[in-house]
Amino acid sequence: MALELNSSPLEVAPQLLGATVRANGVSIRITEVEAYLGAADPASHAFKGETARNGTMFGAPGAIYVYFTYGMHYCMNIVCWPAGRAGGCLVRAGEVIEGEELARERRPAVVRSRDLARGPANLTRCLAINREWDGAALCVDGVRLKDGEEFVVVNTHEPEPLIQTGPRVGVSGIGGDGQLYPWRFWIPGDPTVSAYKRGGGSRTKHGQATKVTARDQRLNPQ
DNA sequence: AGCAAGATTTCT
DNA sequence: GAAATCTTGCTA
Repeated sequence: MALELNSSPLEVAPQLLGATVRANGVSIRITEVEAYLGAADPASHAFKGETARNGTMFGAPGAIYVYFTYGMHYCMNIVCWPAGRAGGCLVRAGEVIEGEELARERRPAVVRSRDLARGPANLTRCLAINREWDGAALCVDGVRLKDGEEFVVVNTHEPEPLIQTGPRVGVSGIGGDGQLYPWRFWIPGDPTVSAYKRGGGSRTKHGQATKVTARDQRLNPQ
């Protein structure tokens, strides 16, 4: 199955489920992703235009947008849409299927294998991807999308038969009605999928905002 | 210049 | 529930 990155992150995201990414000696089967729609999406880093940080998302599709956050974490996006139109898919979680020893060296505190790449920053840690990888090219099914750059390998596969969708993690409602769009995609029942947490947004500062409610659990059944 | 919040993770 | 830790964007 070919991966058409020149289209909407909403179309690319489900296709990434079940695909494998490889970098620095570790392969991961992707089990959870989120779509970010750039100019049309207040939760996207690209919503307010191009900056030094998010420039990669405005470039050609098939690049990796890597950002640094919370003073200590890196997260990885696969850039979608043609150059000039920002958008991408955040790779949130996956199962380590190759190079587990290396992955464990990079995540020494982890006990269970399923936790190695559970969560976007944990996943990049397993792959040893940091800000230096920002702008690196993807290599899809053996085809280099750009030459002369470091690259991350993505091997696609048959489409996942079962896909579940729900609100994005840590993102509050967007749009006039503050709606929680179901732009998170995951493989149902997979133990490596991360836990759902609602975004803070305009809610109260204490407690309520980050508490996982019974309704949240229904949105992300494990 | 100062400040609050963040596409998070980990420990208590 | 809160800390760790820094970049970004807004307010003054």
